Amino acid sequence: MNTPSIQGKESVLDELSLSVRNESATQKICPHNSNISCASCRLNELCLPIALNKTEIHQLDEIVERNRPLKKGDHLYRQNDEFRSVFAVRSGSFKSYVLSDTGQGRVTGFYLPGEIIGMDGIASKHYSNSTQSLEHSSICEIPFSQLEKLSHQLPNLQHHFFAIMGNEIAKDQQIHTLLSSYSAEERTASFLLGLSSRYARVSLSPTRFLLPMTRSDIGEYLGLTVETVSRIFTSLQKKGLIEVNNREIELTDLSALRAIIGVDTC
Amino acid sequence: MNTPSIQGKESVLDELSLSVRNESATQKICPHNSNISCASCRLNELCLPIALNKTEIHQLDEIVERNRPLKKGDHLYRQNDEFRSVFAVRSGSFKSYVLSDTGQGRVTGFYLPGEIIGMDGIASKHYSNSTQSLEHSSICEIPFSQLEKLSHQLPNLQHHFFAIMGNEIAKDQQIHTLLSSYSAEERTASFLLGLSSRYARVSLSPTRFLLPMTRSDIGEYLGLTVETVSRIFTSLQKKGLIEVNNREIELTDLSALRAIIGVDTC
DNA sequence: AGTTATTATTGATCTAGAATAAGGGCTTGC
DNA sequence: GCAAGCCCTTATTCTAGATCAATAATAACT
Repeated sequence: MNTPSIQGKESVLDELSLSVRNESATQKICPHNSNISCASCRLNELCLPIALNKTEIHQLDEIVERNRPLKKGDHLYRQNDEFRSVFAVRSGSFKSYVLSDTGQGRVTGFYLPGEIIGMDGIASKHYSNSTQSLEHSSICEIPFSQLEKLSHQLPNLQHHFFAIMGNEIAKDQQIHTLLSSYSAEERTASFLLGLSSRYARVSLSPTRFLLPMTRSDIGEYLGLTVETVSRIFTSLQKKGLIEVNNREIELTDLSALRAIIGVDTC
Repeated sequence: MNTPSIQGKESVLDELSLSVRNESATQKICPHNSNISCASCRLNELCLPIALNKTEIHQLDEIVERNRPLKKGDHLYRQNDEFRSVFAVRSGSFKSYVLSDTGQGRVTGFYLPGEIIGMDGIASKHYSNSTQSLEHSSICEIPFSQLEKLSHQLPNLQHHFFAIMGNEIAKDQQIHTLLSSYSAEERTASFLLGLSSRYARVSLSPTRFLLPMTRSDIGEYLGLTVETVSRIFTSLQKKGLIEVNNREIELTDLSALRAIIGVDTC
């Protein structure tokens, strides 16, 4: 490896590595520490409390259960578990996946701080996938029946939760298009740009971050094999669009990446 | 063609063709005729009014706009139009699609009677795709701001609309898995079985129906080319699992079709 | 009814990405 | 500190499905 390692568990964080180690960075924004209210959470402008006033946030706060942090690999819930709650990521990251008949999993989504997990279970009352922590993470659990009750009292919350679900639907349909007509390189570029803007949303660098997931996870998510993902990474690096070192990634030419997926770069 | 044509526009419908011509059949269930209330609509047990009592249905009825029927090819809305309403299919069928940069469209969804269209626009306030009628169809338009207001008054309606959106999310994630890991034959089998159960839902034959969409539409939806879809149809027919004549299709061996996608056939 | 445009089928070739194989670097646990 | 697993990369071969091409069948238009 020709750049200094930033993987050391207890390494002292300098300016550079701080901007890269997303887990630590999200800790700053929204600690694993459970003694935090929605009102004081740094994510409250992106998460469920958005558009709520102080009184309303307090009411939401009452129904949120702040569970103890999850270790890497811990499950939030498993496929077919009874649906009880949706979850807001406070720090860390998660992946959802289903097990195919052949035993191997297929990743259906990744979740970063401020994002909502578990809405696939609302209709059938059972989760349709399993969801697992990708690193040391913390979560806010929102019992759905109480969220419904509160939404009924707070039109703002109802409106916003409709919007969150609508957003999930729009996002899923974009992925549908991605998978049904884009090449491996286009899918990968789109994936990286998607992560970029999601990190930007939580005030992290949009051009330098650590991938919380394996190449295999990315492949399963994008309908590609590990080998192809690895090859595309190498090839994008050779073209000078990205810089990769294991999980560390830098997007060195955003507009060229956008050009790959056919977005006008103005 | 070696089976009697059932495509004749004004042909007198006999027992057989009645069960096959879905457009006409759905007319019986829920006519193009606009003078019908939710209370009397044959779809009210599957559509928005589900779980509402008589008074509540009447309230919903007040906000529903029953537009004049759409001809084949008519647009319900276009990509980037301002989001104002969601729509319930009363009869006929629709497809949603986005135009890729290369000009060719990619189909993101098909909608049959009793299904809800347009939820992708809720978050961004603009429709993220265009939606077009595939045949002579009729629609109920539900202005979203009024639906929100009414949902606030009727907990049942709020609950049910959360469920409808949750169902859309779960369905989209299933398609994600389908596209990222299934073969052309598996995708096609899954698509046919999906249509089958959706027709069954509106009391039409689950084994004999007319495809409202072209092979090309199916291909765009499943991430395949027209040629591949056509070849898979031919091959499934040779294996005796289906019987195809142009748009007319019969699923002659449901359990074998299920076996293709790895579902235990009990 | 006859013409044109769209839709569907079938065959022949080509290619993007899968599968297979194999080695090396990290991480984890004893 | 060493061993056992992962995880990632790279090279080689192979194949499912795309692309190209041509024709036939249907539907739509005048």
